[in-house]
Amino acid sequence: MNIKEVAKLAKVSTATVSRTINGSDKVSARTAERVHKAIKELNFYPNTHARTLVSGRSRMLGLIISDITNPFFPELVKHFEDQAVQKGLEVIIANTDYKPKRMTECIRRMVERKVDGAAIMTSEADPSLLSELTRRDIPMVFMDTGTNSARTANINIDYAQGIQEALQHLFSLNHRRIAFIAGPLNLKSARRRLDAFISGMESRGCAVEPELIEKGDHRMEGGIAAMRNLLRLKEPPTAVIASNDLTAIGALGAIHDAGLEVPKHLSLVGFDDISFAHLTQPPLTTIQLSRSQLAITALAALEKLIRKETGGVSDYSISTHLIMRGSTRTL
Amino acid sequence: MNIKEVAKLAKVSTATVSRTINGSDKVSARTAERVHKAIKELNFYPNTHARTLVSGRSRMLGLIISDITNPFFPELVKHFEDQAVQKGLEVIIANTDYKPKRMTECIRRMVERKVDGAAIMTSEADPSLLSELTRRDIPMVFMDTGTNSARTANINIDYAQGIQEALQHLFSLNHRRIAFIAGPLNLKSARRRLDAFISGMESRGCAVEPELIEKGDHRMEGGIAAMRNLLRLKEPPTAVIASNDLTAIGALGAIHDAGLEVPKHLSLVGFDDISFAHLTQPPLTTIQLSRSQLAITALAALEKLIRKETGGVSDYSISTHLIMRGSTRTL
DNA sequence: CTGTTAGCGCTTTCAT
DNA sequence: ATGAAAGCGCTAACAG
Repeated sequence: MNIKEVAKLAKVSTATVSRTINGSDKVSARTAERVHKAIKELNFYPNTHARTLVSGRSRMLGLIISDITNPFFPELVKHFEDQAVQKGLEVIIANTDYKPKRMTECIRRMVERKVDGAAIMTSEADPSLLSELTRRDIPMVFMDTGTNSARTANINIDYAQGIQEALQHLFSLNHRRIAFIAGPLNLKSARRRLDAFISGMESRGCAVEPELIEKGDHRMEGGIAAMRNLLRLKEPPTAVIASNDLTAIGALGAIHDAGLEVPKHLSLVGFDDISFAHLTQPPLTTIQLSRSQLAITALAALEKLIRKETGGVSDYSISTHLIMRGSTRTL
Repeated sequence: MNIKEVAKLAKVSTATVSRTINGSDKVSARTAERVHKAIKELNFYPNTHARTLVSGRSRMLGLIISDITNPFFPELVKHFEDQAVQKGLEVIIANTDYKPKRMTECIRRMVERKVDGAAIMTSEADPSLLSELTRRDIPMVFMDTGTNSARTANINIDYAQGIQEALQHLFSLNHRRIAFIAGPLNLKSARRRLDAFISGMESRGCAVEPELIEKGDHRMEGGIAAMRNLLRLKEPPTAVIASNDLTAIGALGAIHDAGLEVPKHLSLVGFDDISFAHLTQPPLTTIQLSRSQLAITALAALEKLIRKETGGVSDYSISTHLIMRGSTRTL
């Protein structure tokens, strides 16, 4: 069943059916009605592949993320998809599994399926890998990178803001010996958070001792290991900021295992505000990075790029803020 | 850039290029090599939409789930996608948000994009809504329903097995007054778990008092509310089984809030074994339902259906098993 | 306002 | 083993 059958039933040409479907105003109301009736009667759905083939626009978007099982991403995916579907766009999701190598495959998929645009929400995006998309003139939105080729937009996340708020909070609680559990340092976003921490401490007149900086992996395992190291210090920190919530949750486990309590013996701050953050024991004080805002911004940016409405600068930014819960306390 | 350019560069016809791409054995090795070289040189990717249009197969699969932010699903999505991509298939994901109403829209998307098959991993699947897919002869795999139309397979999850193991475990720990926090009872899968609990109790000679059955919503909120009710009982339960881990985690919070401890004052068992289950305090004893197994089975079933290899029965089953951690203890 | 028609890029007979 | 050519279902340019 196709547009021809509809045309036959409605006694018009296929062109008129096409026009009606696409909401052209060059169809008389009466004709349009007849066509719509025929469509309903036949239960006709236009073939998107044929449409894509001729129009060159697939109405599909790519969403490349690091790992959907990382609780940070599902919400992002959900909001992005919700928005997209509302606008009649389909979303193709691709996981890189944190491996730059797998990115190549993701790119291939996007090109093959002729996506109208792609949102690259990974931090391991190697610009060189993206040349394929650039070459094919596919618009891209990046989270947090800083690539600046044509038909590209960046969403900059203001990590520093949230970290500043966290430091101010901890300082007001009389903490001075504050440790930081970083993420994988090959990720720009992880480095940014670390940088913000160090400069925030220094601007408050506290040089950070190297032993107070631990490296995690943005997973719980890394948080556990890092926290153990910190607790073994001759002079352990009185407060710890973790590069993400998963790390903080791991750290929390390690603290409990050591027979200590949060926030009684140690204050703890996370990053991301994943949904589990408020149901740890105690509820985690953390820095919120709104996934819905990120998704909405990304989609809006992408649409602008697709419509070639890029009037000059196409950079966006998203702020982060401290959410006070129960894992911090005055010293 | 298209197949014609490749043909020109390789000095063959487009038909030969097509054959080469599709691995036809009717192309001489020497010609094939020339074609491959040309493809590489031009960085050619076949247009999947054109392919779909002519072949009728889109090499896309639909995956309909209830809610990607429910931690049960991401892992399912990941495994399903991993498998699919390995086989050169694309996956379109659709969230129903637990609303049967939104299912209609999901179906439309699947039909429009001409998916080769769909995996319906929701419990709120209303068979009547799926008639559209049936009519268009699109194969479907269901989790846990029991629809039995043509070109359809069911994956039955043996909830009873896991619940039996949990009950046996709790009984061996001398618990007799065991409560159950159910999920939304419009979901077949939730009812199955409840049924398994009740019949398991009865077969052990324990009639279940109505007050020991609470209704949750498979979210944390429901677990909290339900647990509060249970704790208000004149004679509260000594152990609680929750219909899923999210519920159990909510219950855990309510127990802590009431100043009680798990497993000291109360034993608690979850269901699903989501990744967070092992990092609650204490780590949650739960019933594992393997998402990877589910995903792999679903994809295999779908492929069989697509290839029309359905030799008779096309039912599959997946078992569930107790994972003992720290939230249960002898009475 | 409506119809005719030429492709979009590919696969697939049917010839050779 | 290879090529020529007819569409797959739709849109868009052109006529009228």
